[in-house]
Amino acid sequence: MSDGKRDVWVEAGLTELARSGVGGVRVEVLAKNLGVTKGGFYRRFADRAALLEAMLVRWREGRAASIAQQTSLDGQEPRERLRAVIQLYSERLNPEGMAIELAIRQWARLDENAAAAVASVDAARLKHVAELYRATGLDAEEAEAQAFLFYCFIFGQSLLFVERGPRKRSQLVAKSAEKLLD
Amino acid sequence: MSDGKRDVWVEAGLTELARSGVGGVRVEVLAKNLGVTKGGFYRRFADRAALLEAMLVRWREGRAASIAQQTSLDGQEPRERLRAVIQLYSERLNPEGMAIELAIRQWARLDENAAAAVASVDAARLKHVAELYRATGLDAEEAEAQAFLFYCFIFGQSLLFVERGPRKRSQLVAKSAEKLLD
DNA sequence: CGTTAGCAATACGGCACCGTATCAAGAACC
DNA sequence: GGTTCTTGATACGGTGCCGTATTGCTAACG
Repeated sequence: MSDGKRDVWVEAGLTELARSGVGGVRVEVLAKNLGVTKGGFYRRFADRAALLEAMLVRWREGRAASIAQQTSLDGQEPRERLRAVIQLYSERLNPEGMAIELAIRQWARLDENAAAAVASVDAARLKHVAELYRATGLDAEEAEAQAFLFYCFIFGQSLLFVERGPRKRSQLVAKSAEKLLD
Repeated sequence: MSDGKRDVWVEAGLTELARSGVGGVRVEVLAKNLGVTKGGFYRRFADRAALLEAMLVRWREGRAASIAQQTSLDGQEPRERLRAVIQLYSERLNPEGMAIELAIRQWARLDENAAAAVASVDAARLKHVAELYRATGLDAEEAEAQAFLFYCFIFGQSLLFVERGPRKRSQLVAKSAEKLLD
């Protein structure tokens, strides 16, 4: 029960993180969003830092869980799997996930704990995607470089502001994806 | 004279932006960094928002100026020029510039003005780099897609936290650069 | 019932920041 | 030399947030 209540705060924290960055994750703001006062917050968390820490743990675990799943090819072609992963990280498809991803990375530039979480998630991702590339026939080093390029694209893509609506953009994404999967 | 003093505040603002994001750009903090009180600030700027606006203008103009220069090939091979641009945006080479870039992009997710500035800078960059790719023989559409991929790499690269020291990282960057310049 | 334990609301002091108003000192001008 | 203009410092009230302490309600238990 008590754990469930903690989760609610963590959830609200991540939502606010996506909306306005770490700086926006304020105890009193979350309380207002949840329709309660901050009274209960300090019963479950030592302080704001403890909440941020819990958010980080939750994010890290969530990512670890889904990476394995996303990159496990059961019967599927590796190229198909890679294409699917690109889809998954397309900002339009999962805006909040992407916003969290970017906000945490910005946060990680200031905070050691956040940096450690990001580093561990990145390492896992690169490892798994490199394996997919190996399965397409590349040697280890090539596969690693290609995986790096792959993730640069995924996150870089969500960083660029390309105008003229989503059509043009998805064309660019599609064409780039092809180049990454040659 | 008065303009020069304004510039000092804008400069300090950008420095602080690089260090800690928009949220960290506080009038009183800048004043402390500059060794003055905020007294003079409100003489030159209507409010904090006016400073942020000025920072944006300055950044936008600065970028516009250097893009043209960076991508003008006088006698040089287009591939060489592209390679040089990748160098230029390598985080280790210009950490503050990159930090500003990322901070503004995060800011742009909340603020219209920032979003407009980023969009205009991105458009200019894509246009110029696409021209370089055209100069290597690609057709217009291909060149545009390649330019998009190019910048996804540039910014995505600075977003990933790859451990095990800079050597491994620069290997990855070098190998990726090759792939982008095939 | 009456007592007690848990829990959220309230109240509080403190801090960092915003933006305004006022003041003091020097420079520029007559 | 006296007046005005400029400019940075100081002082102030207001707000939003942190974290703590206190209160009041409720419901479980004897």
